[in-house]
Amino acid sequence: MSQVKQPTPHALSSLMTEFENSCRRADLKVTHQRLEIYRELTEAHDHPSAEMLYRRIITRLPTISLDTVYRTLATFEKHGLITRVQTVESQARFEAEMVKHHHAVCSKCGVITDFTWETFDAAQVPDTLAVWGKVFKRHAVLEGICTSCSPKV
Amino acid sequence: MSQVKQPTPHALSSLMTEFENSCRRADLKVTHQRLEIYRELTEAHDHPSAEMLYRRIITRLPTISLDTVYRTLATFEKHGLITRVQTVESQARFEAEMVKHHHAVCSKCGVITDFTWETFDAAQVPDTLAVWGKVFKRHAVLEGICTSCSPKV
DNA sequence: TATATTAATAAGAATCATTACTATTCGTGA
DNA sequence: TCACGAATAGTAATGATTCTTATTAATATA
Repeated sequence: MSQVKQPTPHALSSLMTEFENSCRRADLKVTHQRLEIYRELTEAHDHPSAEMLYRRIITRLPTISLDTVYRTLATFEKHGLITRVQTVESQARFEAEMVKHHHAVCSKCGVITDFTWETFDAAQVPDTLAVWGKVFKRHAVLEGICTSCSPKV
Repeated sequence: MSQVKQPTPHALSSLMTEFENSCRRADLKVTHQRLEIYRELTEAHDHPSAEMLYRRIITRLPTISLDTVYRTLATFEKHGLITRVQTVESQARFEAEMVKHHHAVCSKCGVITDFTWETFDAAQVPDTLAVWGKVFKRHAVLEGICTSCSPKV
């Protein structure tokens, strides 16, 4: 029931050509591994982990290494070809603050700042989500550059 | 500039008493380690990791082990005394979908579902954030129970 | 088309965050 | 004060990710 539609089988080949062009533009060599990883990720609708992708791809490329999957995903992400699903970072962070609040993360220094946002807390979630299930919690993560990291005027 | 105010030094002791009561209510023994970990986290305003807390606490409790910090934080979280800063999970997840969208996570099965939310994308962020810096990206994470995990009626 | 250049890969070791194991210590109720 | 079980320290183990290095392969060019 995802609101974001998936490519039709027919659209996939043109997506792959587009991908190859993106690679060339970015000076990335078009390798089997990269094609397979990108294709697998495009066809997957379950936000797979590197490990999950690896297990799926190895059936077609038996010699591919897990490291290649990790490295390739990082490369794709750097070039804006794919997205890493929003996580603050691998290390878990904690807080004793129990008042409902949200987080602004500075992409330069990584500092996480709390802020409250009543409008968001009260906003109605999209109707389409009613089919999905019952929403209990909501959390907003903003990303940007904090004042102390901004180039001084 | 955080919008969520911190406890005044004066309020801290009552906070600690409150904490001890919470522990007793939850059948958690009130140990030095737990008190120190909770106090350190209450005084910290930087969303520390377990490792960071450990390094701070070891100066006062030289024999505390890192494992205790991890275990205690998990215990506190389970009893709702602290919060783990929103991350989907420790394993990074990826997606090729480049259309702007958000995520609904089912807390039972863990499945991540994409959805679009134009109202949120267009909503004005709180004025107070202007002081913080420039916001480039925003992302909403909803948590709930998806239909297939809901008890059948 | 063959070749040189250089990026990309495979394999496995290393690292980092986190969790598990086990003997010992300590908080708490009787 | 004592006995009990929960909590802890110390260390080993695990899981995810990254690094190292020798090898392979994509691409530009002759």
